[in-house]
Amino acid sequence: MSTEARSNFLKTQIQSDLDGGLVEQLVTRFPPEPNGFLHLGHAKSITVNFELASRFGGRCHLRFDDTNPEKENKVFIEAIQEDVRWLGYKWDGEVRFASSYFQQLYEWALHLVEQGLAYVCDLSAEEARDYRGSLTEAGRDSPFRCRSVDENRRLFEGMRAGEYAEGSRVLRAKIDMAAPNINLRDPILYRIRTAHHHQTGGEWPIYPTYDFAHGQGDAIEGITHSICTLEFEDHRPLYDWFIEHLPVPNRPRQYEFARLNTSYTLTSKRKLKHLVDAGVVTGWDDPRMPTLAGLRRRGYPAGAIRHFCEEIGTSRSDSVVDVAMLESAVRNQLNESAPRAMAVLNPLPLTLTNLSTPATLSVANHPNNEDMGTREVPLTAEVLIDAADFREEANKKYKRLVLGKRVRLRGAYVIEADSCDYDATGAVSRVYARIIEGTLGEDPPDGIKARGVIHWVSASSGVRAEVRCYDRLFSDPNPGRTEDVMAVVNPGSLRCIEDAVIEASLAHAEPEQVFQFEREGYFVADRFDHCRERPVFNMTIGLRDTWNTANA
RNA sequence: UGGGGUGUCGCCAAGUGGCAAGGCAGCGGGUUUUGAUCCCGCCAUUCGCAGGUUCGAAUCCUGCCACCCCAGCCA
Repeated sequence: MSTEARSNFLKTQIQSDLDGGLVEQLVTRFPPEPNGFLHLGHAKSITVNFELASRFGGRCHLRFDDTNPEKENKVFIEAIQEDVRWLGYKWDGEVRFASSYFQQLYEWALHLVEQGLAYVCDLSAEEARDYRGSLTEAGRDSPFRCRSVDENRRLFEGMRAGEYAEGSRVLRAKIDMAAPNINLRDPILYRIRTAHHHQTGGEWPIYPTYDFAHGQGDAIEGITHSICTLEFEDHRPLYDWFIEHLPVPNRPRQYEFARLNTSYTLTSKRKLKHLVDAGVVTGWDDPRMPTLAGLRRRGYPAGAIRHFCEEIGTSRSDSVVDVAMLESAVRNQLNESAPRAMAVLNPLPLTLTNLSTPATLSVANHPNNEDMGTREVPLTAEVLIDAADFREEANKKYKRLVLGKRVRLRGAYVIEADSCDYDATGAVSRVYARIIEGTLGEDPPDGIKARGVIHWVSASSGVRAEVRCYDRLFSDPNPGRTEDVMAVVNPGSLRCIEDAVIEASLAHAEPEQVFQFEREGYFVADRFDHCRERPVFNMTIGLRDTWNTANA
């Protein structure tokens, strides 16, 4: 069964709502608070909402849940939109803001006051906490719970007019202080805040809480299925309570799914910020970060992230997805889309003693896709190979260059190593080898085959480049478990190679273009630092390697 | 100890009373000018546990167990 056809509880629910005529057209929404950068977990939510809309011929909105001015920022509003676009989704209509509904929300709050379903409470935050009771004990009614409708109206209007100090009063729904569900113990609808709001400026001295704004915002927009994560499950009765007691134009319903957890990654804003502040990473878009900006800079294709989110399914059970699944999706897509090229990360000079004149070879850009064409690669007497690809002697399992043995230079000739030089430390500093004539595109005429294939770059035409190789940021499969982030960061998560040599064509890469450096992995030209004069590549991910692991 | 959830292969996850999909990982083998890709094969007699209903149960009932979420004027 393909992932396309696989069902999940949301698809089943939506299909039945559509079939039963409960809703005419599916309308979903992605509702981030603009208080930080989007990460992998958000990608899951975005994918769920947009893919469902697309699958069922519906629409998906982008709405900023901007009800708490103190934590929000315009910078995030821009960044989030760019991330959603980059992921490949287009929201229906203009971007929306919960803050656009402040007037309507205020009027609805007044409506509850008039109905005797909301009251102004003067308890301090600490007192309110005390009155709320505990998980096992019922709460107690606030002494302000019995204020008259007139008094509540006057007080709430006073709040709106900015007559009271921050924290001095709140508007609460009058539900049930003994409810086993704590969310129903007279939840707060409005609090007084003097902070400047990025959208409404100083227009409002009071701000609705998430609970009062979210469902009503959904109703205003005609959202049919309000999909959120499991921790909001206990809020659903409250969500429904507002919808039932307010003259809203629509009746949206809330559904919850399990948030995405991925092994070896962290999505805690607080902890990630610590890494940024401590300089462990270069910023929120560091290629090792689980932010969408980071994954993008790492070279992870948006399509691979989308595919990953689809592939892991959507359920209600808490789980931790193996990051290997994400990596698999990335390799899968890149294997198809990335042109091949050669780059030597740890150069070792090799002299082709019998190559009298330089040659130009035509090399395929993709082994299984002719449409990707060919490129010209110069072969000169001086080439560079990777130091790991030569040994003076080795057993049969070593399928690379060995003294007296043969190997093929990728896309070129079979060569045989004759001798080598050493440096002062005794390390091999140069290899001398001979081209076996008649081996361009052919096996050796004498029947002695090469033991393997190695990549190379012409020493004279190759270009020096900076290559940043990454490993997982955390050494612990569950880094979120530990409070001390520093204790679980992988000290070797970045290996910066300053003197790698890439084939000349690679210097012309556009930023964000991904290549497969043959036999090494996938590498992306850095979005910000790469330029022709000073090429910089980030390792997106290595090739699957069944040899190193087995012989480690 | 109150309320709300979740338990199907190492990791995800279909399955909605008729005889355990698929993906990832892993393990064999084949092809290969990337130790890649690709291809073929293997990988849950059993669905948290214990009872019960039924010709038949992962699916229904009962009881237990484990784990997750909730006491912000955050979202």
